Order: sequence, then C-alpha cells, then structure tokens
Amino acid sequence: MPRAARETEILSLACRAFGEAGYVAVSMADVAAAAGISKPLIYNYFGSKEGLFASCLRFAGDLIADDIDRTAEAGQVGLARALVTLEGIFEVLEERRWIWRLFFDTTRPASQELDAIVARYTARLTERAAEGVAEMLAAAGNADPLDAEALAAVWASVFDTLVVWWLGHPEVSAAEMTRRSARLFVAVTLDGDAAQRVLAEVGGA
Amino acid sequence: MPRAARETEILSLACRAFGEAGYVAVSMADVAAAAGISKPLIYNYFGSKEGLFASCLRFAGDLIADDIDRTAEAGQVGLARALVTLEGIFEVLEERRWIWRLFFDTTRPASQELDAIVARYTARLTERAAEGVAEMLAAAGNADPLDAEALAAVWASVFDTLVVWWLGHPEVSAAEMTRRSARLFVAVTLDGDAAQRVLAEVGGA
DNA sequence: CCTATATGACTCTTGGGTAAGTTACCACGC
DNA sequence: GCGTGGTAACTTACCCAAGAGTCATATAGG
Repeated sequence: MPRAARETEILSLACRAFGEAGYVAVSMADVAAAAGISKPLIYNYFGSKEGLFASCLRFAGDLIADDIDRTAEAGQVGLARALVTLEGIFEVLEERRWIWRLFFDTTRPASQELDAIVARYTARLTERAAEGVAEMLAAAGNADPLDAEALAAVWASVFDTLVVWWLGHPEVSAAEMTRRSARLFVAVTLDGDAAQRVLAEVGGA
Repeated sequence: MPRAARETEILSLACRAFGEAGYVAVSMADVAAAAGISKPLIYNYFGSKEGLFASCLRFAGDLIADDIDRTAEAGQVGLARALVTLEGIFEVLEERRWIWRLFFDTTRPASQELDAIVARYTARLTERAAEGVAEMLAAAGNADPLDAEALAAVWASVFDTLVVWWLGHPEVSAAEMTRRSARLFVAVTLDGDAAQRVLAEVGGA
C-alpha cells in the first residue's frame, strides 16, 4: 500500500482511538493492531506517539476551526450566535464526533509542540467565544474583564459538554442536537427574574 | 510519627496532588517525596495507588455532599437554586479548592470500587441537579427526558468550570465567586428572546 | 539492483508493587 | 532502674509489567 493511503488510514484510526479513550489510554501497539500493521511502520511515518497525536490535532483542527470561522460570519450576536456556532459544529462532527475530544484531552503530555498546535487552532475558537461573551456582557452593562474570562470558560465547557453528551447518544442526529440545544437555552433563560433576584440578595454590583 | 497523623498528612498531600495534576500524572514516588517518606509506607497504610485515591475521594466527598444537601434545603428553585448551591460549594472549597477536581478526574482507572465511591457521593449531587433541571424544564413546558439528561450534564459542567476557573484565580474569594456567578447568569438570561427566535428558526418542538 | 514498504525481535525507561530487614519505642518482669 | 521482647514505624533494594522506541532484516515493484 502506498505511503499516502497508509498514513491516512493510520491517522483516521488514531483520531478515533485518541478521541474516544484519551492519549494515555491508547498505546502504539493498539493503533498498529487496529490498522492491521506493525508498530515500526507508524514510527517510520509519524516519528513518535506525540508526533502521531500532533497529526491528529492538525487533522481535527483544520476541520473544526474553518467551520467556526464560517459560522462566525453569519453575523449573529449573543445566544443566537452561540446556537449558530453549535449548529455548525454538530454538522461538521456528525460522522466523526470523537475528534472534538482531542482538543480537550487532559492526558496529553505537556509538550511545547502540542501546546502550540492546540493553541493555534483554539485561538480562533476562543477569539470567537470572547467576542460572543463580550456582546452578552455588554448588553447586560457588565464590563468586568474577569467576568468575561470566566464566562468564556463556561461557554467553552457548555459546548464541550453538549458534544460529549452527543457522543454517548449515537442515535441522535446533528439537527436534533441543534434543536435540543435551542430548547435548553430557552428553558434556562426563562428563569432570568430569579437570577436577578438572587443577584440583588448577594449584593452583586 | 503515629499512624493516624501520618495518614492524615499523606492524604492531605495526595488530595492536592491528585486534584491539581490528575490521577495518571501523579506517581506514588511523587507523593512519598512530597510527604518526606518512602513509598512502602504509603502502601502499608493505603494498600495501593487506587486505595489512596479512594481515600481521597471519601475525604473530599464527605466535605462536599453534606453541603449539597444542606443548600438543597433552602427551598429555592431553578436558577436561584443553582446559585444557592454554588454559594455553598464555593464556601466549602475556599481553602481546599482542588479537592473538587477529584470527582471529575477522567484519568482515574476504570475500577468498580472507585466507580462505586464516586457514585455514592455524586448520587446526591446528581439527584439535586436532576430536581433543579426538572424544575427549569417544567417551567418551560418541556417534558423531554433526553433534554433533562443533557441539561443536567451541562449544569454539572458549568459548576465544574466555575470551580476550575476559580482554582486558577487564587486571589478571588468565595463570596466574590458567588456574586460573579450571579452576574453571569443574569447576563446570559437577558438574551432569552434571541434564544426563542433561533428556536423558532430551527423548528424545535 | 535499489528504494519503499514492511516486520520480528529486540532495548530501555517508567512506575506500581513487594520482600526483607532496621530502628525506635513501650510495656513489663525483676 | 534496667534488660528484654514485642510491635509499630520506616527504609533500602529489589521485581515485574507495560509500553515507547529501535535495529537488522525481508520482500516486492520499477
């Protein structure tokens, strides 16, 4: 089998393995066995386990980051923007949901190379998140920079949680997830009066 | 040093190490070095790495679960309930924030014993979360069980994210975090109209 | 015959776990 | 007071499995 085809196959299997089980839980022998080849061939093509993971990140990153940029141009703001972004993510991930988790894998080794790749791809995502969060806080008359930081973290984790929940429910389609997300946002926002009441109680500025 | 005192010291250091770095990233040699003792002593007192982690979970669980029950009795519903719960958690964790992460450590080995301990302590938390989520969805006229499941997951991750963000900002007090959380909830809920507009667009039931 | 594809059979490090022994302390009979 | 034995606290030096990474070698197409 020619190198290019073999590399693609290995990469695809590795993405799934890393995404589903996490970096530490996947051994090079596992990947080799899944691909029906021997370990040295993977080392020949990808150099190291870290190198293989780096290739997975680049593959997944190109897929996701482009979509984030695309949906950001729809011109929505606030929660509507969040929902449009989610819709795009669900569509892109439909047949390869596990690649999402590569970027949130806490078991990957602390290496400058991997950090740089993750940062490169998440930069666009976090930038878009920061824009969306800034819109929401501005609408509420809130200019606290730490609030913005915390809210961006919360949004990222909401996205992550919805995708991970979806991973555990393979029968649910991307379109259904989009509708579900919208329903959940509506349910939560309906309770806004309660939030303001509590805010007044705890004396929040 | 007598056994009880030594055990307490090891446990305290192990909780911090596991909580901050995660199960896989902490070696028994690390813990031993931090405690200024040798590895076999830890094995003598805790049996295994998993046993040590189990003890950490029990220690942390007793602290947190009691508080969840306490705040649940305040009788709040919906977002107000979420905020009261968060307030209690922030107070309890003030001086040992890292123990929160023990229960969300995805790098722990898949063992029946650990699963049981985590389940025992999180049962109360997830039960309370399910109640709160049900209240919110009922108010929105939503009876979809999968929506409830997904929203409970989202809430848990929002709590987790806020605590983890707080971990990274040691100078912020528990009271400040409570106020911050309330402000963020208000900012998000203000945008409810947008959510309903999008829901109509995507055709959500 | 030469290069790309491919492998079996290694090495070496990491880290969980253990066997066997050493020291410190304390109760107790004299 | 003081040997003395027993036990709790503690360590050194090791074993062993898992898994990352390598080397010498084999085969097959141009």
